[in-house]
Amino acid sequence: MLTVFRALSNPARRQMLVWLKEPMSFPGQEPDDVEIGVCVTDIQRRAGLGQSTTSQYLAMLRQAGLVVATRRGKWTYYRRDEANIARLLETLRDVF
Amino acid sequence: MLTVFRALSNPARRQMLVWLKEPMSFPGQEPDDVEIGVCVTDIQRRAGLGQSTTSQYLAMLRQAGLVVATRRGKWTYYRRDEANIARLLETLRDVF
DNA sequence: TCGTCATATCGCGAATCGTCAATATGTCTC
DNA sequence: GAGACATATTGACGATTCGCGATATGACGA
Repeated sequence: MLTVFRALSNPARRQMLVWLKEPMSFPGQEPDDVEIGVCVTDIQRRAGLGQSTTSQYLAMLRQAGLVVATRRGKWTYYRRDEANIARLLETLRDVF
Repeated sequence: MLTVFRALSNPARRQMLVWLKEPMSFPGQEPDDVEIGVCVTDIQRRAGLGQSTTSQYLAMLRQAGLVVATRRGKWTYYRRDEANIARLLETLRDVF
């Protein structure tokens, strides 16, 4: 729970999570890739952040259980962990 | 929205918000005071933090729209802003 | 096995946060 | 008005975070 709030306390990371709701909104994204997610470089371009920063931020979102990473070849694709996000929202409602 | 996440990214502040769900759980709290909230000193004692820290943290929660402050005499009473909290939870569900 | 590309990790300075003690403000009582 | 008390504000300082560039790792193709 602590990791979730820490991850979401940064605007860029919140933004990434929202962007990933619409993988097709990333330029060049193929319909076949929607299931697996969006690669780091595409997210980086959109965020306007450095490569290392983007990689770290995505790692934080992953540790918080908000996204899932899948390595395929030299690319790492990130997508939302919808089931876990829904669970977290319910917990939020219960706790607060 | 930014202020909300920043406020909740701290465990002590999250704790305060949860504690305020049960004003009567604070020692010495009178039934008549439940409506108006809990005073800073009582919250401070429970949190085990310094007086200035407690005051600042409550101010942050207030700026985030999570609690409401009422000054009565030399005391300031804090209580949850339930209506706004409910609204925020709905927004959360929409955005994430 | 090289070189290249995508991503991850490391090391850093600048900015912000966490927390406190000291001090200021406001309110009540005498 | 002078204390005494509750709270707010300020100043300080170590700890953490932000974001970067440099470098390491891992995968692919020639």
